Amino acid sequence: MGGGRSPCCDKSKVKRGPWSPAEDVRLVSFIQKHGHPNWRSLPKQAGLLRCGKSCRLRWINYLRPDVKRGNFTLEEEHSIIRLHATFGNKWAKIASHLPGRTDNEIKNIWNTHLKKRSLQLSINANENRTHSLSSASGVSNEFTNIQENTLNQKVTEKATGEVLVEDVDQPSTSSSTISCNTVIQGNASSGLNDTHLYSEEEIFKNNLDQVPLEYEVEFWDMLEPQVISDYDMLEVENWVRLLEKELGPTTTATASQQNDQDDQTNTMGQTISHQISPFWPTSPNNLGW
DNA sequence: AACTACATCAACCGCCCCCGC
DNA sequence: GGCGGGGGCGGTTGATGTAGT
Repeated sequence: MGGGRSPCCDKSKVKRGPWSPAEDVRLVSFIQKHGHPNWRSLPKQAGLLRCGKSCRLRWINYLRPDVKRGNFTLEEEHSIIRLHATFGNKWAKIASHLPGRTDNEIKNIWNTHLKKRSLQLSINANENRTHSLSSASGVSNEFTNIQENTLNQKVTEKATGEVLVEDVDQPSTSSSTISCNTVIQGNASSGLNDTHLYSEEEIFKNNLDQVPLEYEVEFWDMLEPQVISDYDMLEVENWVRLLEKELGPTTTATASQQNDQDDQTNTMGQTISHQISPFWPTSPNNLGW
């Protein structure tokens, strides 16, 4: 690499900032009709005063019909946590394991929710705290060992099934045995003033959000697989209604016209009709296009 | 009601990789 | 093999929304 590389576009001649509904319509219509063989030239061809990269980003993160909208489910958050432990900040890699979710979205939710929780737990763990999980709860010894390494704790399993946990740094002040359920224990400085026993029922019903992050990876394995629909169709319908409301009729290609085409393949090797048909309305009237 | 602090997330920036010439 | 263009990716920013005082 090196100097002299031309910028992707002339920034003085392109519009920046939030996309307007009209721009969205223009971009969606163009891609429905032509695909996106070349992002750099697309804005000009579509009549958009935008940088090609901006168009690509807008399409991938927001306008693509198979983008899953709405809040992340607990299962998705669980997946992100696990995948992040495996891949690190490889958001695209993580996103590839979560259909309908974009790298940008995952990156955002990690930075806003999950990372914070992770950090909080690290702080708590490094302060005064003991914990363990019973073998009866289904949590594996492997998990205990992981905690031992991570938290600098010495973990001894007794013949009775009890587990003795000692902080290596402060062995005399913070050791305990725990024999049932999940114990979350802390002190004032850790922000966990109470010792609380979470029954599995309680966790299932009310407190999934409160299960500390470091428990989660193994903890979640205890849960019965939840049936979660692949896509929140309500969100999709709301999105379509919003588009109907915000976007006026256009003279561009319609979804039904698109569907009339035989599995047209764009230059990315993607089958356009398959991209669109599952979520975009079959009739253009549904969108007012 | 007004102000401030904090949270959220869409969008931008710049670097890197891949591929065709 | 070197070069340049295009796409993809990860980090960061800033506008907007929301909660707290």
